[in-house]
Amino acid sequence: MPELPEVETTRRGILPHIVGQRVKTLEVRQAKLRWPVPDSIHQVAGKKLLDVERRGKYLLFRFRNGTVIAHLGMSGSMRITAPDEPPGFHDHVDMVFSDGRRLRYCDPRRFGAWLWTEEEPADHPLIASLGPEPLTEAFHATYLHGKSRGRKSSIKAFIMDSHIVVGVGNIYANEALFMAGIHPKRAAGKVSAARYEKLVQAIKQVLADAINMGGTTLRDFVGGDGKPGYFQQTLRVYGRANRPCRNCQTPLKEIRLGQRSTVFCKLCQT
DNA sequence: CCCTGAACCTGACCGC
DNA sequence: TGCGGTCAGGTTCAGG
Repeated sequence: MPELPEVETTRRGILPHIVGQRVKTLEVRQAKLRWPVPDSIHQVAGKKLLDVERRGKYLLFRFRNGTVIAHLGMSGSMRITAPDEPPGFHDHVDMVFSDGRRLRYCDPRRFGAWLWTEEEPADHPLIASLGPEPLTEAFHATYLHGKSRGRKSSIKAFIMDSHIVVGVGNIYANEALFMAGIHPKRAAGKVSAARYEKLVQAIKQVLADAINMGGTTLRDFVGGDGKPGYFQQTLRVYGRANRPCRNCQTPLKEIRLGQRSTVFCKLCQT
């Protein structure tokens, strides 16, 4: 489900309801996620939630004695539930607060994660190797161009690699490449500096726009406040195979690139 | 180091 | 109605 805008929308939706509150218990109904949920995570019991941060698509729940590192995978979502709302079949984890409200994690495919670390999360192996945040100044054309030299893999796979830049998933990779006029199969090492300039701007814009609109609505996405996102209607290419290009009316083409659906305009993207 | 494909898992949908 | 195949927003990992 979630790309960076959905994760950020989730963070903003849940944060005001839970920051500053004390955790009563963590209820784990299904521990078999991307990795097993570690027993050590129950150290959150009795601790006050200091902040909810985001790094890439990871959500970081900070406590005095450590951090819960959560990921929504392909199909995860989080929302605040009332104390008496019974969990559904795929509601695998509840963070129960002292006032009885619950942060409830639902994830049908179980590709998500709930982990615990006592070290600074930036030093955790999953976080330490991540590339820059796309919406910060650390992500710029010179950086991306420099990283791409000598690379033969496709530009699309390149920008979707979280070690290069975080937060560009399949939807927004398709969108950004269309906006920048770059063919998704083009070798990353053969894209000019000028085109990286356009691409970086496109990535920043498409992600910022999506966040401002509350995340993309795809199948069942709902934000932390339970409200759906409204960005889907503005998608330019993703999910629009065979439909007319919004620039030139040519039917959009769909191919598979690295096992992922890739939609583009064969005239506008070169 | 770089690149590709498999793996993790469930549910929705499509054609027969 | 049922069955098999395909596809879905992510990421790590193994192997070449």
